Amino acid sequence: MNKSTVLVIDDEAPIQKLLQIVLESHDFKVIQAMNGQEGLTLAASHLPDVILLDLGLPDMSGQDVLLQLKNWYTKSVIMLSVQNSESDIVQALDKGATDYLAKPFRTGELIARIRSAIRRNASDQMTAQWTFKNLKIDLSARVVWKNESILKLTQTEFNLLVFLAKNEGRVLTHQQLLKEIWGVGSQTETQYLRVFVGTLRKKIEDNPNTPIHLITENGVGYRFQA
Amino acid sequence: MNKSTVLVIDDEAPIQKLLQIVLESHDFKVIQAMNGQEGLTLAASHLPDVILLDLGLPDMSGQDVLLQLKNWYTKSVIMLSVQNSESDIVQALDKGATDYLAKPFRTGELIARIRSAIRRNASDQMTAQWTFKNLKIDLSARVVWKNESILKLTQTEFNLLVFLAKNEGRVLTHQQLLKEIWGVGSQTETQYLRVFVGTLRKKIEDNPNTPIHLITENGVGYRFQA
DNA sequence: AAATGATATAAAGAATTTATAAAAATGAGG
DNA sequence: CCTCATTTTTATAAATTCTTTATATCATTT
Repeated sequence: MNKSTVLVIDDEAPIQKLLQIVLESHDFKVIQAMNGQEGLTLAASHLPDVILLDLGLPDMSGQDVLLQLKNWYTKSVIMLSVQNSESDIVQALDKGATDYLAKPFRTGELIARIRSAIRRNASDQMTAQWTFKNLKIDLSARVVWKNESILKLTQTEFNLLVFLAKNEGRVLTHQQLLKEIWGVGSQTETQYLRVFVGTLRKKIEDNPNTPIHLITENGVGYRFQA
Repeated sequence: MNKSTVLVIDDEAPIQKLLQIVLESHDFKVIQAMNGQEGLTLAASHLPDVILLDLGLPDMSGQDVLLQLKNWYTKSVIMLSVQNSESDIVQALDKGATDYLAKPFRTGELIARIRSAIRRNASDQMTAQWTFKNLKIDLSARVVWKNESILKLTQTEFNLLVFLAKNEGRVLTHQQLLKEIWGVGSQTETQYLRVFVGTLRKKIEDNPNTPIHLITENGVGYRFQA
């Protein structure tokens, strides 16, 4: 099997060095760009499987790089950001970033996110069945199983669960969720989400107050994980 | 009534053991093959009603087994696969597999899918007799038994019940049901459905107000379960 | 530790969907 | 033409789901 290629766009040399060592030790091919312009060029010439994009670049903002990338690049973009830049992250995710990682990051988590992003490239759509531990979603039958029994979900609950599960491992912002489930007119009704995430957790989680599947990403949105 | 025969083609001994126990306890006759070649031989000699075929076999790929089977075997083939092999699954369905199940599977679902696969066997349609708990549907005689007595169903009631039972375990939308039973012109007449589901429940359910077979899926449609 | 903002939960009211009964229409068989 | 079983309508009651409000809990920052 071919190595997957990761393009890292970041102006901090120590971070670049660290990422190179970590990624290569996990059998990724690494390409490095020290600024936004170089990043865009290398992305076009090498078509990496994943791009790690720092939000604070010297020549242009990470947000602008992301916008330009999104014109033609269809694979995953993971944002890197310092802490306390929540609004930047949400903005980036709303613009179509796949995921984000706050610096400093644990390497285990970094690798996990990259793998999950690559997996999504390969099989973006069109499986009608997912299994997550004791939970099974059968899209073609429109049925959700927990252990050996069928869960009774309302339409909204089902739609929400499917959208989250379809994007397993990835953060979805409040905006993205609201837009998908309730339509563009309801993107400010964050409370809807809280209510329905609550009822969903009661049904799919063994311990609804310590959820293992439907995770809150404070200030950003929710994430579904296996 | 004769037991249905299931041929399991899988090289993993624990899976074989599990399937044998589960299937025999549900009154199926089980034949086992540990590789593709043996599977093809046993399929030809025993003509099973359903074949469970693992995608990853030691001697030849499940896809090739499926291709060879399809030359002469007309009954249902259910593919078994580990997760994350969506492209394999799509390929298998393209080649004519009836259904697929991702490992690990819940036994309840497995049984449901095998039953529904048997029901779909074209050659069985002539003498088809489906049994769900205390309910027996005889397609050729157009007769439905509940416990030991014959139910008197009208044409529409019978058609509706058969269509639902044929799709046991999956939700059928109002649209699908109306289109099938009343034709494309009546797809907005949801009230027809409510009336007939009501009369059907009175006849087939022990407690029509807490149905166990004919389940309402609010806002979507109805589902038949055994 | 207090204050702030974000999230969770419960519960009421509104809106929609479903169930049931019963009346009107249809149509086949005598 | 009449009768009876069946289907189609109509009306209304019951159940469910969605939205909204209120309050409690939790996380983060000072």
